[in-house]
Amino acid sequence: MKKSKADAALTRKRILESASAEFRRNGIHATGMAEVMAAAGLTKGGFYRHFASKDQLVSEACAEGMKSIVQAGEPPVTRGGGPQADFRATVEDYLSVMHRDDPAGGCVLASIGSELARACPEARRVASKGFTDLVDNIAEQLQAKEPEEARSQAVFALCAMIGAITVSRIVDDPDLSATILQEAKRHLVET
Amino acid sequence: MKKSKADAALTRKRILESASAEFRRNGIHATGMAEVMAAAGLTKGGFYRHFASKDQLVSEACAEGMKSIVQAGEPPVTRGGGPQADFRATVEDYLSVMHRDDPAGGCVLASIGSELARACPEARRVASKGFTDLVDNIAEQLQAKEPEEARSQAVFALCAMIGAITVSRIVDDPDLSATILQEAKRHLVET
DNA sequence: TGTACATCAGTGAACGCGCGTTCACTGATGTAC
DNA sequence: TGTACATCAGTGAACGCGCGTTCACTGATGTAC
Repeated sequence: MKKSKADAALTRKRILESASAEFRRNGIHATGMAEVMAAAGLTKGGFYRHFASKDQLVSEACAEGMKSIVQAGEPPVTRGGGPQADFRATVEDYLSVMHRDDPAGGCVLASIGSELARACPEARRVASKGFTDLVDNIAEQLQAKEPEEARSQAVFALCAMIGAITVSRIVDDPDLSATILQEAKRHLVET
Repeated sequence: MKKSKADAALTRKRILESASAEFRRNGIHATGMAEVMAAAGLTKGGFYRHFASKDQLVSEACAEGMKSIVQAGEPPVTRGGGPQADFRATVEDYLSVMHRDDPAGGCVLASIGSELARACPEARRVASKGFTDLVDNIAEQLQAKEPEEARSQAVFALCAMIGAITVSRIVDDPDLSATILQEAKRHLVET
């Protein structure tokens, strides 16, 4: 049953991607190892050939999840229209109904935020790194301002977006949920 | 061992308060019934004389937790200085280091936000009600503006505060955590 | 290049444990007469 | 007001279940000669 090194590396990546999606979809505590492994097309026994513990998986899956959304907002991916238009696009993507309705593919800080605050030190380290990376991306889109002001505004904008998506997912009134996203967009792009 | 009706009502209240604090401290999934009952000074067997299920406890504990912070911000409690000073005080209280470091006594939407998004319908209903109640409180403090504008600004301010506290608890760099709270305060009271 | 053997990715059963929930039991409370 | 009995809050043991983790085993891969 042994696979080649290349195959094993692919398997590890597959587990990581499944874990990243499942944690974001159902939460960290509510997601079991068996569930993650099944989502990767494997049985649970094989997990410990690739990771030392669930905590390690959480940390790496969190890093994986952050990486994908950080990369999506990096300079090479900017659209025409200059930084300011990029900022507007970032806000509109983040606060879109699509993002709200796809936690499994969205921002880790919004989908498992309150669980991350109690996660193992390594997961918190990774999440902090992800947060500052995102802030850097956004600050670059606000480069019209003084660098320091751009960064402080980016910190605020990202926190506000994380809060808005989180609340828009809690609320059970669809109209209120949509309003929350709309208001957050309006306040952030008018700033 | 039977207690009087008055005693039983007090016990029920005690369970609710313990649950509300424990859920906010450790998260919903990570908190067991035995833990809640022990925190209330009881053994777990007696739980089902007061509640039908953990889900019901979550919903009622959530309502209990929201009630206390909604009441803390209601008009009778306003300080001198008029609405605008009240808004500033609300923001400074919510974004205080004290609130950040006391999830068990703080806002439910921040401490278990991402878990609430996946909670049972009744808990989400209760959380939604809590959110709109808080928005109403804040909007009243912004009454200088048009009512509609006050409300929309209150929605945004509350989301931003929830996001800021959540992130300030995730981040493992104390300086960054403090900066997040400071920046959020600055942006919200300057608006 | 061909053969013999060590490696190790993945399987599936099993581990102890704590979960949410149920239940027989207790004894003080509240009620009926 | 006093007595007999039903109620039911709280206990502590037990339920089945799924958790994270371990382990003996398998067989294809990679290595040594």
